[in-house]
Amino acid sequence: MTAAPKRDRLAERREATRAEILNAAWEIARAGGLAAVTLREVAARVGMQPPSLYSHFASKNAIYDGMFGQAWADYLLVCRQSVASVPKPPRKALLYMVQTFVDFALVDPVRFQLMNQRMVIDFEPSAAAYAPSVQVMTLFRDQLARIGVSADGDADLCVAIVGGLVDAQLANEPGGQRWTAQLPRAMDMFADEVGLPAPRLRRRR
Amino acid sequence: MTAAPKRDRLAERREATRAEILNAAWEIARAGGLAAVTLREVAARVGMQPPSLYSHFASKNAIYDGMFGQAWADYLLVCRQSVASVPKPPRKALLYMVQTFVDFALVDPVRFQLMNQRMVIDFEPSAAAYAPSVQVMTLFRDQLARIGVSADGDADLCVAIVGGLVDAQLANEPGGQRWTAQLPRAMDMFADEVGLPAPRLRRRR
DNA sequence: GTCTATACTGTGATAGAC
DNA sequence: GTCTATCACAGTATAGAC
Repeated sequence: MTAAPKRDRLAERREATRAEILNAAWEIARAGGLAAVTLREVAARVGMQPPSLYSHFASKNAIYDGMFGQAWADYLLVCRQSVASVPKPPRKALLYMVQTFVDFALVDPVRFQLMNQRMVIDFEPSAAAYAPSVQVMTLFRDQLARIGVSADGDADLCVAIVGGLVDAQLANEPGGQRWTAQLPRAMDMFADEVGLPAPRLRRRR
Repeated sequence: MTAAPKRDRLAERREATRAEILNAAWEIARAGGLAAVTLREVAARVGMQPPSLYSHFASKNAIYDGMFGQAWADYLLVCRQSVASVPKPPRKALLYMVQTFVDFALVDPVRFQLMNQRMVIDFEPSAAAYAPSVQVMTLFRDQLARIGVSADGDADLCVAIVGGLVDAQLANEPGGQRWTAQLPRAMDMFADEVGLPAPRLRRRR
């Protein structure tokens, strides 16, 4: 009989503390914006002295980095769970995928800021934290290819359009839907461009 | 004989000092990013002690605000100067206008950051600084209407597409043109959507 | 390994003298 | 208007207790 898989209680506890710190940071960010995240405030919430955080994160930006990785990992999970329920018709599939992203973005604007804008002036994501976002893009390209959209630059253009709409919405009218309501129209436009079959979901004006 | 227009030398000098401060801030930002702009560095460049800056700007964000207004005012000027040279054919006109914006954005990424992203975490533009950007949008809508694009949301969609492409370019590959090279294609796509006449400038794939 | 205590540096901002 | 002096707060480094 082989030895039972050894639980590394130390590593578990360490990981739990890291998660606790990140959760506190998310709370603060959601309540007062990313700028409100200070080491002192985070430390106070987890019951530590500020310098103690350095036992778990090398710097404040390392905390942002952890949040960045978490956010993209969460979205990767959402994507994978939604793969099964993507509709078959190409245009419906396209709209479903980008709508999933937009919903994810709008439900937590601060998270979207961290994921997609370079909101925190001196923060550059590490390779490790960047990995899940690359996986998301790969998955998206695969799904696009499955409905026949695989030309160079097609995915780039699609992502730029969706990102542009969400950015404009959050920057100019947070909470509204003046821009995001144009998502179906924009995706029909894109579908026409890349030559997707099937009728338009919405008539042209 | 009427009195000569009274030159307010004091106001002139005051305005000159403000401009000097903003110029110093632009220099620093271009060299080291917006985060590098500190009151001490600005003061050093204009030969002042840091607190003296408060005689001219109420806060550091007020300096960002001044830069924001300057940037949009500059672009408004570029737009007005280019109005005369916009080509007649609708699709060419459209591409010319957005290309003007993209060129303006790419030539100074830091300026674009300040203008279009909420890069500085706690900065919200004042009404005064916001005014020229509103004028730019009004001018853009007018020019769109002149080529027959006037439906609600058309300008919004166009701006979102262009902004999305520039954002993606600067965020993922500053200095490259993987995304911005798709501008003609994207504008043809948009032109098809809004029913602009004339042949596509580029063939579909 | 983990946390505390203390301290250093740099930041934006204020008060008051000249 | 500009200066000097000073403040409160930030992120961070280090030493040492457990």
